[in-house]
Amino acid sequence: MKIDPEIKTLREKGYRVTPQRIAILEILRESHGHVQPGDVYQRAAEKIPGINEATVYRTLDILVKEGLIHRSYLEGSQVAFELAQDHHHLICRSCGSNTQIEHEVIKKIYQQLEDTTGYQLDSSHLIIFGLCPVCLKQSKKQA
Amino acid sequence: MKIDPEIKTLREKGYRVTPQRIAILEILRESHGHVQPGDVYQRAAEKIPGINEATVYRTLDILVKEGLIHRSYLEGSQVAFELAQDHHHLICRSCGSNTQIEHEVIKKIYQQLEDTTGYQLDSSHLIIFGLCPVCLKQSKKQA
DNA sequence: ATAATTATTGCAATCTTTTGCAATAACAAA
DNA sequence: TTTGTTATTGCAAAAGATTGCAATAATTAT
Repeated sequence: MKIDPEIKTLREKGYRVTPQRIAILEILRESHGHVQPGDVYQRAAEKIPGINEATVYRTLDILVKEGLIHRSYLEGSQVAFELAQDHHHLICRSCGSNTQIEHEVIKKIYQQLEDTTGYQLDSSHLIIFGLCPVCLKQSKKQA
Repeated sequence: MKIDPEIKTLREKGYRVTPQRIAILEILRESHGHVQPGDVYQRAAEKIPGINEATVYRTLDILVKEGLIHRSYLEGSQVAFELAQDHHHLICRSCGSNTQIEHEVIKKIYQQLEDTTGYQLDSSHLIIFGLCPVCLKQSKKQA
């Protein structure tokens, strides 16, 4: 149960630090990339026997709300989560494959949007949908 | 049962045109903005008594896959759909409020991303998460 | 250290979404 | 128009996600 910076942030925001929350954050941290709620629950149950699914969902909601993790919708309707990091995704709405984009590429547009709207944007969670090169080819065949 | 362009597109792609699909598309078209699956089902049931929830979900999936509508996650974990249009959204991950952005603003970045990745991006479905001015203020108070 | 306060948890019931399968209906060809 | 082919539907069961509430445990103050 090592204390990571995310836990510290939670405490500072007035949340209570529970073994369940620590475990869930550890899991997000260990699994580089995306994890689905079911997986989080299963792996959390190994660390904290008896932990409940509702707790997992509620914790994930909090972590999203506080910007510590991101909800992703990589494959169609499947929901997944990942630790907030400094990159973005292109997602193919047909096959679900995805490509990372570094923040540097779109930094300027972010600045401009923040200036004009007053929002503070998550610099690590842009999701752009479209068709990947493969699906694009196929859809052209059909049409 | 008027034929809209979306129906035409579906047929051209090899899908069968059923009363259920026509009705669902009509509903999306009538409701300017976002609709949740449950609403779509309810309103579809008025037009087509006996229509099944599974059909609604499956149809929405198809429409997303073909790029005719977009999945949105405006309020936390709530899923909604809207007809594909030429605008984007900033979404507050804390309160769920959202702001539209015209495509013109980010046109250049799109072109650049398409060139470097080979994707064909949906020019009307960019979702950027962050904190809206109101929630931003509050979060600063707490911290 | 101990007690008081209250956010968080687990439980159970509910609601939402997904999936396999047989019956049906849309489309293409005769 | 009629027939054949097969995608699509409705059904029913299962899986996934959400919510109210009483019990529990993390924190604050004593």
